[in-house]
Amino acid sequence: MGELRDSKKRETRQRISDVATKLFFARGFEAVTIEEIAAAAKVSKMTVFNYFARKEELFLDREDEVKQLLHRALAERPKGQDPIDALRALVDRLRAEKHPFARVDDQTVGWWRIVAASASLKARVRDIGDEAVEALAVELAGPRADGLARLVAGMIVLTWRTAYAEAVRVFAGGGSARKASATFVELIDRGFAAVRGLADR
Amino acid sequence: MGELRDSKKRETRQRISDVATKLFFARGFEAVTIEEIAAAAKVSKMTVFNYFARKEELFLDREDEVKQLLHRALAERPKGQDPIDALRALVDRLRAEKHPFARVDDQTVGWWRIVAASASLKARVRDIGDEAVEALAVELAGPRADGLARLVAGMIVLTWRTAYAEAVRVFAGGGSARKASATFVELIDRGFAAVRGLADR
DNA sequence: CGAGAAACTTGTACTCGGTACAAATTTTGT
DNA sequence: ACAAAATTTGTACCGAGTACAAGTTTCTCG
Repeated sequence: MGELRDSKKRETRQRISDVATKLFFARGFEAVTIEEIAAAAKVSKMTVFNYFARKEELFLDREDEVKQLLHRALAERPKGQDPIDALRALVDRLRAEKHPFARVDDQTVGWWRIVAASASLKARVRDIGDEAVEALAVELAGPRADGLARLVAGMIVLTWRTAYAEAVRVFAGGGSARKASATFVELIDRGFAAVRGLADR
Repeated sequence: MGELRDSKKRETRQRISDVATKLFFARGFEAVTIEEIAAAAKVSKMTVFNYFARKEELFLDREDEVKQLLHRALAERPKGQDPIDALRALVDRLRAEKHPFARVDDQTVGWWRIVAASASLKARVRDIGDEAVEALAVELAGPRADGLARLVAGMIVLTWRTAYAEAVRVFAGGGSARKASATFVELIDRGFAAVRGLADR
């Protein structure tokens, strides 16, 4: 029932992605062309576009994971738990698991440096954030989410993004991983506290 | 001293901008090419790029105004006034002046519809917002702005953006201008209240 | 197994935003 | 009126992304 075909596709997709990642790390995002990636992956340019609709997806392939994590943290939270507490717990869980969304080390900073150097990657990251906001608003308030729900969702994502960016800044500026981590947690707590005040009433 | 040259330049720039705006309103942003704009303005494609570095600038030419307004509101505020109070006062001032950044009517909604229909325009709007956040953080905390300052600045801009977007949504969904305006103000007040809680301590 | 259908890949040719650069034109100061 | 400076233009180019038809591989089913 399409075993071989499927495995070949997965393999091809993975090969393209790997090759692209390696090239991007070596020379930056803008400096690598799709044609180069195609050649290095022994595939045609068209095939690259078959698997990845835009160039940015070759570097940002964890798009859905963001929404998944937020969704599951809320859906599977203990009965009666405040949504913001559930997200705060998610932060701790991801830190414990050394998940890249809640951790700053040489690898993630290297990754982030490449994003920061490319306008189109930065734009795409913001885009993913906006999608997460919308999804989160729906998660929090149902399909008829209102402005307040969107503001709450926006602040949660903003807090996460800002805390992460600040941790990267600290780490890249020579701070220890411990210090970067402390910065991350402190900003998360501050931001989430503000959101709690907003959601009440 | 270059009178004629300067006035010609201003005239040309204005003509290109006007022609582009008209075309964008008629057919949307993506559907209009730079070459068309150049032809309609009786100028070469290269000249268009001489005046506007990217296509998006042809539609979003109030970039600096955002930063200007924020800067002046803070710089010229009464001595001892809280920065957030100063920005809250700016909102009222802009509303009184019917400034498009704080007002929703047929014209501004038409303008937003075009932005919303174009991925690259939306990206550019977010970009401008991010620049405003950075500028605001510096404004609030000086050139050595820290994570908290950036979080505060981010929340202020997010609140404004969300309140505006929500007002547009209400208005475009058939709500009266009065109702849209009330939505705008309510979200601004909620968001700013949360920011006040964040900034203290 | 073999043949035709379905799925995937490829080449080609194209559009559009944007850049490089040198030639042509216009404006300016003298 | 003339040379220098600033502006505009044409031409040629690059890279992302699309359209489409033709080629190749894999699957399905008799």
